[in-house]
Amino acid sequence: MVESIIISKYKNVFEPELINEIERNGVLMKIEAGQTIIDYGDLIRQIPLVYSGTIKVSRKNEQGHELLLYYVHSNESCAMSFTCCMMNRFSEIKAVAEEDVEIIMIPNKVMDEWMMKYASWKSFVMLTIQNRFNELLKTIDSIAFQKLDERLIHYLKEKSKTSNSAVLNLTHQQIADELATSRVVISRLLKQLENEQKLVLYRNQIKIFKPIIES
DNA sequence: ACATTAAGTGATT
DNA sequence: AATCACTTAATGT
Repeated sequence: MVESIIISKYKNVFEPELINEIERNGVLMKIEAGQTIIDYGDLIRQIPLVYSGTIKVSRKNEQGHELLLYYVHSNESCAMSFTCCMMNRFSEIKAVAEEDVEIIMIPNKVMDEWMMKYASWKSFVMLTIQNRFNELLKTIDSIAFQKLDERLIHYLKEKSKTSNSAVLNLTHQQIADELATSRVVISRLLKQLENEQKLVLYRNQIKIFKPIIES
């Protein structure tokens, strides 16, 4: 049972009856930063609705390298989970709590029902899928055209948005792992960005200047 | 002072 | 853009 806190967050998105349903069927879960929420091969039985915090979604390639796919921020949901759920498929992705998160878990059995019954649910689902699809398309063509510099900037922006700070505590190696490239390449690109006055580098730390966030 | 780990760099493919 | 080989700098013990 979910407390009425969700009313304030979703009253503009969902119709009142649907909010009641969410309260009746949803389970509020609190997950600590760093904990894995969904792993490869897990059967998805619930739809996560992120109430607060951020979830990091990544995928593993054939060589076992992990590649960051996208983040799910508060008030969003995971597009993969909708499709997995409806088809009863196993997870192709791994979801880790980037920071402490609160999630409302919706059991998948009520999904079909809500899709028919509530227009607002249907458009919410469609919208999250559409948004994610567009974002993935962007990522795909930046990979295809090997514009690693753009990916890196995008990554830094996302990180600072998530942590709500212009100072990121990351090593070059960590960044390289998430973008599935080598440390040397990241070091060089960061150095270049530093020369362009877009950021300053320290050991284990990067300070981003505003223009990079706005652009 | 020494070892360890992060970051910088030139050369090569 | 990736890899290698090496240097330099920062940090922990």
